[in-house]
Amino acid sequence: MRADAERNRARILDTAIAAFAAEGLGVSVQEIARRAGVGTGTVSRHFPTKDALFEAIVASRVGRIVDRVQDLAELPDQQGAFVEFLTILTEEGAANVGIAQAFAGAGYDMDAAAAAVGYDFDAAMAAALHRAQDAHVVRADADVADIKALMVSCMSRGSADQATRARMIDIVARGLRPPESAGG
Amino acid sequence: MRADAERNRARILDTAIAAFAAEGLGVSVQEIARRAGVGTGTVSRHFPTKDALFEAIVASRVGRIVDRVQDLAELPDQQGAFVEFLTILTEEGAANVGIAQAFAGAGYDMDAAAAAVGYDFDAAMAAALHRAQDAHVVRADADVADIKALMVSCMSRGSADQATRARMIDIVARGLRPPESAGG
DNA sequence: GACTATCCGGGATGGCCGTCCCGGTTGTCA
DNA sequence: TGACAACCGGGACGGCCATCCCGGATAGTC
Repeated sequence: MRADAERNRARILDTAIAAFAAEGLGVSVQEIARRAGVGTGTVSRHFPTKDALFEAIVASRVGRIVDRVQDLAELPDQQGAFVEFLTILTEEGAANVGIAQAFAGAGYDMDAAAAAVGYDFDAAMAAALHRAQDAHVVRADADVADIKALMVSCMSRGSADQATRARMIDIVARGLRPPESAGG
Repeated sequence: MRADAERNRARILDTAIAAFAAEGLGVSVQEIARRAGVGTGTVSRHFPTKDALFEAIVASRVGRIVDRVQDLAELPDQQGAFVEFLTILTEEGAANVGIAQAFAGAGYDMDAAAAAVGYDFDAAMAAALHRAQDAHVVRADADVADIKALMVSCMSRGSADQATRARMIDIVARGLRPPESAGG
């Protein structure tokens, strides 16, 4: 691979990741080319489809998310661990509009993109949920799709202040508690 | 207005409402024209923009929603009334993909469209929330935007079975309870 | 310093969309 | 029944998009 080709590829990748993170997946390929200072042909040669660019943003974030979620298994306090799990997802979505949109299912398959870069996002979510359920911190009838749907709500308040996001997480976490446990 | 013109207008309106309800706001104007058995020009003459068609779907539903929500003020059991409020929104969204998308903010301003047909959707939501908060059924720090965001989650499970939707409502309703109240 | 495989730029292409317009038709009323 | 205004159909237009392609430039090598 020629040096200039590799340089351009890196510039396009960085530009795409930044654009998708800041403005979402609606940014056009031409706009990314313009911002990267290259032609549209150069983009589509390195990344034949927009999905390939989308994978870039997933790859840049999902690994970190999965790792952080898996680390929570070590914590002794599973109640705190589950809240932290919700917080991680919410804050990642708030910090990255593209991630939030992908999470909400805006035309891209996040699980597939994660799998393409070697991560099983769905399994990580399921594991975190089941840990919380085994510790009787989350009601047994909740499933992964419930969590995903609720996370979309939290992420959608990403542009609001931090207190709002924390409140949303608190609402969701309380709602997911086993019915028999007392509130507070 | 000529009789055939009025006939066509009604056919287009019915077709648009049905299409948006069943498949969402992504259905093209040309497709609506095709299904209504008219030309695209006929559609755009009666409804100059797609927003005008979108207003049709809002008008066909939002009035009923607002009325049902306002009726809840009469109920003596405000805990039950609030759950019913969540249920109304969820079921309406589940039954109408277009409403759910508009609620999620898919490029259309639902409040503006509601206002155009004489309903103040936002005020109705705020009133329902405040009633619940005055009755100490919902935590005082929740705001209308929180409720809207959480409703998007519930509506997004609209294609799932009724038990799933009920579970989502239960999760949200519990999460919104005042922190000091006991669970169960 | 020249040669060639590689890569670049950006216009071309095709698809989908909403909106506009005009030639032909039809409903309405005298 | 005739004539005209209102209306219809669907193609035209312009915009936006992702993707493809080719003439020209350039990096790497001998």
